[in-house]
Amino acid sequence: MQEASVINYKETLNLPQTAFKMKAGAATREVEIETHWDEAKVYETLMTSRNKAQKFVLHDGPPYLSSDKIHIGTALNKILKDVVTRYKSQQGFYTPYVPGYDGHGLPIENAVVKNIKGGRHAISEVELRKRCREFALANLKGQETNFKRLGVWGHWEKPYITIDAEFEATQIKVFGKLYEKGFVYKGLKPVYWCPTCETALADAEVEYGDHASHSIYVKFPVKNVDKTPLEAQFKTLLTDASLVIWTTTPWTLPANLALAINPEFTYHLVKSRWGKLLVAEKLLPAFAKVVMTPEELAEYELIGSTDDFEAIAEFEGRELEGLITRHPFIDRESPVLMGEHVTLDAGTGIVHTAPGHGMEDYLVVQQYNREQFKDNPLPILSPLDNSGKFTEEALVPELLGVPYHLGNPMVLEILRAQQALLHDSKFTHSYPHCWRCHKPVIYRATEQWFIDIEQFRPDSLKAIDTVQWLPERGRNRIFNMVEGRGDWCLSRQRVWGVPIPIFYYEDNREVLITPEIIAHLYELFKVHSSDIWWAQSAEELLAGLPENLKVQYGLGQRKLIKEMDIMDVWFDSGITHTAVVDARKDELGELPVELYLEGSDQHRGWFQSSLLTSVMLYNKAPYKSVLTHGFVLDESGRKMSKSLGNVVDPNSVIKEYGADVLRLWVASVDYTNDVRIGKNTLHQMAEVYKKVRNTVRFILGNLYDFDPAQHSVPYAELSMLDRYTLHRLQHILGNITDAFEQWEFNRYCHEIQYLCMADLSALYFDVTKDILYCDAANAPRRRAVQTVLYALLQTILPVLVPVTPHLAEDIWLSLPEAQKTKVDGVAPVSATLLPWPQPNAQYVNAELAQQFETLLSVKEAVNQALEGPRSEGKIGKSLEAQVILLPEAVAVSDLLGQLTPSEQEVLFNVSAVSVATAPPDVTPFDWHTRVAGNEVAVYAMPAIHAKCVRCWKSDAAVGKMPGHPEICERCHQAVE
RNA sequence: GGGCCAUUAGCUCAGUUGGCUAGAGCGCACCCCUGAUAAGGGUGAGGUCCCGUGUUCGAGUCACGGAUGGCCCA
Repeated sequence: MQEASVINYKETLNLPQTAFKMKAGAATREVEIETHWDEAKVYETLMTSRNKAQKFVLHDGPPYLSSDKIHIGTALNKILKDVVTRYKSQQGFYTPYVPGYDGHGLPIENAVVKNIKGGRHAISEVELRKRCREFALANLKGQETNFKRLGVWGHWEKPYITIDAEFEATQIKVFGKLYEKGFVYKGLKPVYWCPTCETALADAEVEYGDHASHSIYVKFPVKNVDKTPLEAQFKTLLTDASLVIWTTTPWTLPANLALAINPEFTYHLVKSRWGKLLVAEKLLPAFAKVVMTPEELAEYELIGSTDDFEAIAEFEGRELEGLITRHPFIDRESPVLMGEHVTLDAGTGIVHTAPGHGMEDYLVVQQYNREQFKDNPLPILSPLDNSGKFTEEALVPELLGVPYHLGNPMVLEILRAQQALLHDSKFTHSYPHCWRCHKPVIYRATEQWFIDIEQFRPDSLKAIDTVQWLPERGRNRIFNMVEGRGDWCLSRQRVWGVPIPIFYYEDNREVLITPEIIAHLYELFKVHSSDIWWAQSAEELLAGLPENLKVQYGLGQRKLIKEMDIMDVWFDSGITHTAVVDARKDELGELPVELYLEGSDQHRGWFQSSLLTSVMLYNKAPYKSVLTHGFVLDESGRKMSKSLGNVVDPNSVIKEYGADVLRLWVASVDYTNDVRIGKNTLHQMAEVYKKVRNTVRFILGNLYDFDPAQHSVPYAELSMLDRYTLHRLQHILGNITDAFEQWEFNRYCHEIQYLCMADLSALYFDVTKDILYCDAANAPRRRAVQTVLYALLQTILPVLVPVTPHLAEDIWLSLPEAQKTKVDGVAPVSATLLPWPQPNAQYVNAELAQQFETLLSVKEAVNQALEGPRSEGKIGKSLEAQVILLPEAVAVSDLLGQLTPSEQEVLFNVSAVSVATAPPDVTPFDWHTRVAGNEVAVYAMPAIHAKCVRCWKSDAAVGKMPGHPEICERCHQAVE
């Protein structure tokens, strides 16, 4: 006895041993792992070895380089892409990922201008562009570092950037091709214009501030009623009536070309001292108060009409379509158009429409010009020069040369003279001002280059239906947009971009653009980038053309000037299918590529610009499928904003939890809708990460003495529980694979979680610990469990790769060589090179699974029963208990009979199990508990035999072992 | 203001063609263990399925209306 107690039995156990740390230490460990990937050239090696395999190309949409930081939304996007390419790569595809960046555009230009002392005109355009380029490239470095730290793999050595000389050259070529095909035309479109700075302004460059404007009501007499759908009597009523408009910009009246009416509103024709007037019913009272004298108001109230006026007739807005009015002071017709944009907020419900001076006016006129006015379109009239002075086009001689704002009182005079002015007052409202000079800006139509959508709209719509849109609703979204969109305005009055490669003869503004010139510019741009457009004059740019062409174009005789507008950045990124994919055909294959994956806002943006340009060039969509994700909101579903203080910064998440936790979050949410993130969410993901990590750690720790080549146990010799666990593994592998194929990563997350928490930690590991630790190292049933653990590892490790590549690598690097999966006979340098596990049909056993469902419900009953003695302090851990089972169904007793007593003890994790056929006499135990249900009754009580000090199980043999009086027979064998 | 979408336990998600006493994992509470140990096990409490109104024998599931939030437009 004395002798025995000297023995430290703990040292005779097979306790877990592993160098794999419980804590990730992600902040440093992940960086080490990324360094390993870089040094081992993992991505490059894979690409080289796979270049014969079937391609799966996910083409990256380029983020803006206006900052070196990345947002959580960008992180979501890049991680999703990475999960996709990693998974597909494991499935054996050749999956190149070329990261892209959008380096042109206003945000960059403005950010640079902000830092120029003395404003943008203090430096040359060439210099400004140089700084923009430097700024963009510096930001690229920053973003790249951030993307790589997310664990995103790809062709970082050679990303694509829209400011690359070659990219820009291709863009010139593409523009030339579209011009040649007749898709490009020059038109007029209103833009914000600052007459003081004499420049166009982007939306982002106007600031709103108070401004005192006129508020005037003007009569437009009816000229022609023939084309209205009205009955004759109503036509007659209208012939000598007038429509009343309200405007705050009298100076735009010379540019009036139409009136707009809302087809849904009701309009009243009323008598007044100005004759018969037409005004929206709902606005009549307000209109009356403004334009009538108190006496008149009183009089009308006496008349007792429903409104302040005496209504003669009422019309639905739509009945007035086709009505033609006369301009109050210019000999011109002003037709009535139907417009949904007409509101009842203010005015008369009839809107003065000057398409050259307002965006909504422009759009409604464009709409009519495409349809009803196709044969006789309205012009986009904008009779002001660059400095805001009236031109001849205004058709009012006294306004010629007058600045627009001084034109206001003059127009009022003219209206008065024509007796067309019903009312004039001043009022203050919010009005756009120039961000630089802070003076009010105007809308002014300028010449711009457009793409004529009509020519290929039907083809585009057809192309949309060749694409798989995920989620499906995306199809309708983009279809409706393309179906209803207007022409694409390509021109931007900026500096930082690719120029519209057009020359004009200075004498008559005739356009010069030919395939030869485009080819020449292509070569120039390829060498010098688009910078050369600003560095050289038109003559210099064309100096290299062959002599015969120079003669043909009249160079040297007629002076040429360059177009100075640049292209819309959506055109830049829209043609990446050509400037990137087609240009790297060897690497990226033929168009269309497999997948575009962006936020759902890109239905209007990149998906569309890519589609339209691709249809124009190739008459097909550039992608086979389009997958979209929603936006990232805070934990309560609000948009993130600095002012709310609810912004989640990906870098701080990585610092606190590591990139894999962030990636796990990405995988856990249903990204097809908007997703939420916050402290709580991240903390929870960290818990999941830890659980997975510890599950693997348990496996590694218990495989320290296992060599699969020597110790593996054949399937037939595995216990029922072992085989069930393999079945579960297989089942979950199937679900996971299916989830990845559908891009439903949240299902993957749930499956992995369930496997680790329920199947393994709470069940298999918990009950096999006794075997692993206490059996002799080489005991068959211990080797069997290790065989299962090894099978688990071989499947779990590779499936961790797409979402948590750092974790997978960390595991891989701590594996002994003998346990590493071999690919072509060699263990790969990185876990990320492991193939996706193949399903193993041998492990699938539906019958066994069904049987186990029942056994597990018995286990559940046992657990419930054990709570009885435990709550009374009679037992602690389950091993201190024994149970008597009384099956209430034949199936249950049959099943229990299939397990040996020792297997029963293992499954229920107790010291003894007996299966009774009749209720036992439990009187000696006043602490028994019986749990009904589960088709079994369970009687739980403390084990009666002495406890083995080695394995902590109570057993009748304790005390009978020679030389080891404190241990049981199994332990005795293990020790001896 | 228009188009599209979402809303099931504190969190992340399941809920097939209407049959649910609405599930899972986490988190939480309580208990146990101390040989996976800044780990592990067990039990349990949590839900007017956003709100109305319909259709139906029966609605988380279908229809209509509304609220809130999001994206895109105006």
